Amino acid sequence: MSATDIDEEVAGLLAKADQRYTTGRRRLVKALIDGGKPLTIGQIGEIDTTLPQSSMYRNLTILEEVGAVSRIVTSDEFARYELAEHLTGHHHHLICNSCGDVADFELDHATEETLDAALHRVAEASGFTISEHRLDLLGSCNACD
Amino acid sequence: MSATDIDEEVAGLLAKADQRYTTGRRRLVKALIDGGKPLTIGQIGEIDTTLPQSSMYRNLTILEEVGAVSRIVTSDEFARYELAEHLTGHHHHLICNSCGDVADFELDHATEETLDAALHRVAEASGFTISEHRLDLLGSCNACD
DNA sequence: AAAGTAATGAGAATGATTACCATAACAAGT
DNA sequence: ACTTGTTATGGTAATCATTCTCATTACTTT
Repeated sequence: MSATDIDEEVAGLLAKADQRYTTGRRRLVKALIDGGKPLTIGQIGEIDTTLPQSSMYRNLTILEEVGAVSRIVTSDEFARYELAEHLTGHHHHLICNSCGDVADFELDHATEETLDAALHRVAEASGFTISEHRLDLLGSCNACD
Repeated sequence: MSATDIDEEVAGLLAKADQRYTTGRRRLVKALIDGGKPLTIGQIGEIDTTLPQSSMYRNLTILEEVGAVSRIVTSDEFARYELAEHLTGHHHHLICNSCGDVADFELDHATEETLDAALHRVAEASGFTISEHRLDLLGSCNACD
């Protein structure tokens, strides 16, 4: 999905929730696209230095409520934000235990399906209603080891 | 693994790190065993009302450093603690989006192996060194839907 | 252009977690 | 048992990411 497509998609999501697609929100989305991986508030602030912290927090929350962004918590003290999966495709995360950096990866189709089937069996058996699954790989990234 | 076995195992881990297995730490481990699922500081405090908050935090951190406990962060504002996987066996989490509760589940062997193989391929391809993987199911628990 | 509504941003408030530190418990040697 | 040195405890204060507040600014619509 191109940057323009994403932009339109986000615009639609905001509109549906009676929210404006303001300059600050556009810049936020752009930063997330450019970043290409889940970013902390600090990292977003480095990419776009015009964004005030309080506005970043507020608008990321709104973008999350609207379904355009998802907030991910790893193990360190910072939350990270990335575009929602329906904009970027289903994927998972490589989380580096030493520098905290997070990168995306995808699983091959076959494995993803096997996994999904197994998860549905588990959910069925325990009366749990699945909304999504989350798979992370923890370890040490290229730069760190 | 029985409660006594776990206790001995934890004792060994602490000893190896020149740490004492004090009463407070024993009570903490007991609470985690009794809880049977990842617990927040608040929940541990309810199970064992003699444990002061600051000691819970400090000792859980030590137990984590020693490898007896693992700290898990979901999406809500509270961290949760459970016994490390080598004491309880490899497992995953059902995370309820409405009440925040976390339960354990296991994947069948075959799926787990398929997954593991796929993850190693991914790690190989990206120069990432795996230390572990983490799989969560998000949705709504029995009690909530 | 005016009026009404929503968004902004600087700073204050919140709250889970951590750090401090005086006291208590423990271990080893005498 | 008694010192002495060392580690653990627990109440309280400090930290810091995140959230809230609110006066100002930017839209939108009539």
